[in-house]
Amino acid sequence: MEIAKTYNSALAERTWYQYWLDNKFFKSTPDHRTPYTIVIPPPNVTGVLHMGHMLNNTIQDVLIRRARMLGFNACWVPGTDHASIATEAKVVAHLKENGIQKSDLSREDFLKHAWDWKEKYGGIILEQLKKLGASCDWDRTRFTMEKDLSEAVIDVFIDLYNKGHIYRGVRMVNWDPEGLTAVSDEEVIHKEAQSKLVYVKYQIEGTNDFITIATTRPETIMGDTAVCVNPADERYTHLKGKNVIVPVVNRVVPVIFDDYVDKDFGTGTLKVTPAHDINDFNLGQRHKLQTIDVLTQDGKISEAAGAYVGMDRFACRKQIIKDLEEKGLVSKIEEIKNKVGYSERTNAVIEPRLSMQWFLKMETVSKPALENVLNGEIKLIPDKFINTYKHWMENVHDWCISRQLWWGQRIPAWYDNQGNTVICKTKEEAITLLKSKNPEVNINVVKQDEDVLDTWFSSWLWPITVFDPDVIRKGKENANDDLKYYYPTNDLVTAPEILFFWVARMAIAGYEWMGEKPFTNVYLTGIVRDKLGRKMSKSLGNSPDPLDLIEKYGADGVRVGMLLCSPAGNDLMFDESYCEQGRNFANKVWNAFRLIKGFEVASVAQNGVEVLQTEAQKAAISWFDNKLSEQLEIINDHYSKYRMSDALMATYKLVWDDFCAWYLEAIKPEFIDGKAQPIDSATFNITISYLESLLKIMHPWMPFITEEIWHLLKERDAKDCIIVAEWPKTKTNLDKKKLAEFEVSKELVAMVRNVRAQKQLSPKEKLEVIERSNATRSYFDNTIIKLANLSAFSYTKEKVEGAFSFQIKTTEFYIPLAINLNKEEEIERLTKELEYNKGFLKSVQIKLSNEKFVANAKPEVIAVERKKESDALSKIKSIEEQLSVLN
RNA sequence: GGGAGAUUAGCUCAGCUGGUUCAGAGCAUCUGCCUUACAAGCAGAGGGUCACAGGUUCGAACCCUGUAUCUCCCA
Repeated sequence: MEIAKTYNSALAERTWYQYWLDNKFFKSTPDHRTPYTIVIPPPNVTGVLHMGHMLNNTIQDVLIRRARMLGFNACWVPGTDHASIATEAKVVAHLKENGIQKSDLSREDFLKHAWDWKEKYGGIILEQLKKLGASCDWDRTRFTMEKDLSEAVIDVFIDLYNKGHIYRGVRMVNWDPEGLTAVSDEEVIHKEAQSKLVYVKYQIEGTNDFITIATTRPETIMGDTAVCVNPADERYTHLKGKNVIVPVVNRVVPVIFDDYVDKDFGTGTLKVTPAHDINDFNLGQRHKLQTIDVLTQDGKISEAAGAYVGMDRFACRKQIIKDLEEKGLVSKIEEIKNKVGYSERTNAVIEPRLSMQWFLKMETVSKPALENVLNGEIKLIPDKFINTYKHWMENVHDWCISRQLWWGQRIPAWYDNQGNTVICKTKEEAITLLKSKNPEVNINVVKQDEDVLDTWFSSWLWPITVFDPDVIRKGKENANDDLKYYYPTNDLVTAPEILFFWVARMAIAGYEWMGEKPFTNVYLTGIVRDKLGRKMSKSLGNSPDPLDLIEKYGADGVRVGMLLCSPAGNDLMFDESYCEQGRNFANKVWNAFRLIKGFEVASVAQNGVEVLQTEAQKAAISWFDNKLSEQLEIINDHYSKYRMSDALMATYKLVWDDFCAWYLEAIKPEFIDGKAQPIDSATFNITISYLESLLKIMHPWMPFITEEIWHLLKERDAKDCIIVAEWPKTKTNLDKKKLAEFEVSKELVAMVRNVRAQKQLSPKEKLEVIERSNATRSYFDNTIIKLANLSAFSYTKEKVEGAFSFQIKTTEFYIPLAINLNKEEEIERLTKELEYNKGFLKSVQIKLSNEKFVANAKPEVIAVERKKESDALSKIKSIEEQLSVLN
């Protein structure tokens, strides 16, 4: 059979993914085994795969595949999030393109469009995940807005309301004037902006004096209902009891005194606009000020302003500055840097706005979620996030859970025409409940709240409702078998950006309704950035399309590339060259397979002469046997600490360096007369088994190529797939001495190769090496002969003159060379080495002659220093001998 | 403004309780090789004042104090 020289990823990926699906290897149902569960962070239903997803899901897939091989009942639950604001924004934009305004549609019609949109684009991202190799149990795919899950959300709202945790009130919210909805604190992104700090003069009533107020928001002047100064500020004590006149609208407002004002910022005076700033709102509450809302919900100047009505807020800002300047009321304008909040979804500048919203009181419900992270019941990886988490949870604000949108779960609050409110599931129930308050009530006057719930108010239930959406109603004692078996899940892999949005809230929900954590480990990935450190984004155009990368480098190559550069919790500077490295690795593995597959196995029956295992092969096998086990132990340890890139790098080196560069080179049969010699069956079989072990270890990272080779290696039963193969075991009795001994042998081989390079000798030319020692042979001699291409490797007790010499540790080696050594060059080389060793010896001796060191240092440390000293001394002696011969 | 973290080779990062596993890895670079598994490769080599300044210690990349720069979170 002809095997291609390079690995063809596309074909293998198609074949094996389908094969895994057909054989239901991803499927999980409760059984006697221990479960290992991951729920996917549900991507937006209409989203497309980006690099962040790639990273996230590759890590999850690595974890789930390894768990499967370790014998756990591995279950990875996929699904999508309805993402109310993001999806609604997309639908609105789409309708707009077709000349339809959302405002022209009824709620029902709009939702029809939205569902159509979801049907059309929903789940594309899940198909993309399959290309990556994600081994999710697709039969379990969930969507946060499917009927059952939505019902659970309503159950939760009612439950929390009944427990007294939910209230409705007028509060200052983060208003998105483009999305026309309130958004939570977490959905506001604060960015540094260059702003104008305008110094505006307000006349003091009944005088010709002015006080100057610094503001970045002059367009809200019409909403000013006071001017505030710090009571400790002596510059303004004379204003006690005075009023000032607000420019533009000529409103007379009081001067109030409050500690809140920073004396050193601007002029130390503050215009108070309770409708448009949270701090001003608080001041307004304290000082019983009037609240004048001068902006409309879409960010224009409102009727209430009495001036500039209908003008956009930013246009008005410019205009008002101009007008005030003309009136001579601007004393100066400063450029300052401040933070401006932007909507995460629409990127509109957030407007603090007073509105009636629903809130969840966080104080009580969030307690267990904090405690159990602090006590280690839930682990954050890396743990540096615990501090951040703690800080947030201790200062948690009530959660604004209502959104002025249609796409989402509608709030189950019902109102009559007399100001009564009830919370329940259906209109019928509502009428019954309202009857007790208002006997006149009838179906025509009962109206449901127009708002829907925040998306996170449904996704915080994800680890529960994907298994049993009815559990909220039934109570946890009556959970179904799935939930009982899979909950709590094991690992959650997500981005630190949503630690509070999602992770903290899932923890809250877990304790609230299951009385138990939703997951044990939270692995926080970094943000994928480009190599300049910029966040990858569509607008910057710096994000490669993951599917293009997969096409170019293969899914395995991309997976390896992603994880090579992803330390836990740190952002990763992604560069395509990592994928190239991943692809090259896959190709290396492919070629190792080609080599092994190409071996001709000796058969006694065929040629009558038994081919025996050589000493070189025997030694190499015994070394690799230990090496494999040693490295597997290290890899397992990295996994246990969630050090993914370390685990991958250890795997990479085990395969490339230890297996390919050393082991295969050592056991590879020689060519005689241009013909490859056959290999004995013992060496062949064990080599196959090593390759199988390595394929297993590589499988979580590179599922496709490993499955492909697994099957090309042997005829196998239909179900004998690497995806369900058993993870290799480590030896209990590692031969550390042999491992150490081979390290020295490697050094010797490298030295010989180095000599060849230096003396420009062909690798084909056989050399002789003589070791100066009392020994007569050692274990790896024949392996060394093979690897370094030696004609002989012998021992002598005497110094060999006229040969090239070098040292490893304290042992001297000689290579007799046919060509003459350049005497000057040798002297120079040896002199340099001598200098170095003398310097080294000196530093060690200084240390040893230091009484305090000898008195204080641990005995082991001192012993080590003494060994260094004696080694250096013998090395110096030997170099000096060599030099004396040359001279 | 408050908090958290970082700064080690050209790049991305390891480096645990201070001491031979201590200055390391991968990539990149340079030199030589198309050596019948692999040029997506092989062999070899070079490259760091561990951000800066002090301090503690017999001994500091590691502990302490400042300084600088960067990143993130919160207001």
